[in-house]
Amino acid sequence: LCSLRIHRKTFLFHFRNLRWALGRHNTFLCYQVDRKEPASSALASQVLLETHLHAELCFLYWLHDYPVLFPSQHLHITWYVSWSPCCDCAEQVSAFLASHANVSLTIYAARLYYFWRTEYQEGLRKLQQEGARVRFKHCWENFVYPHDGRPLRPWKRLFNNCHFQANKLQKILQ
DNA sequence: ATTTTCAAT
Ligand SMILES: [Zn+2]
Repeated sequence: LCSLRIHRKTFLFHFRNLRWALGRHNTFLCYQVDRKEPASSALASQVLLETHLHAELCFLYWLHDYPVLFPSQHLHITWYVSWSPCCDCAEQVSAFLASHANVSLTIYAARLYYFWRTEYQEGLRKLQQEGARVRFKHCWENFVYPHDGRPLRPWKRLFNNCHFQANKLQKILQ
């Protein structure tokens, strides 16, 4: 399933960075692909929601088929994901990055997925080793409709939980 | 400090 934008209500449920994010049984992946730095005129930009395949792998298949990946040209990929990649996806994405030196990836996550499990932690370290950057940032401005040009009204503990996730990640990566 | 989360019923 894919679309160009994510509805406000869906965003507010799935990208809410709660510590106990009950019932988020899907992962949304909003991607943007640029030649250099992320710009307003991206080469491609879309929202993925997959039920059978994890969204990250779905992205890799998309990228494989989309005529944008050339060895001679740099490509910057930006993801906004509601859950950070699982250990299997992290492995596959790391392998992809390892074999494509011209591709860089920035992942903006709402929440870390199963961050207390060692194999998931290892996945995040592999991503880092292959140059992927994981940060915590929402996609309100670039992917959500309708937002009528207004900034996101922060929910309770948005900033606290951002720091919580960032601290967890820092401990995992060090 | 803890948690149950790309479900499994
Ligand atoms: Zn996965």
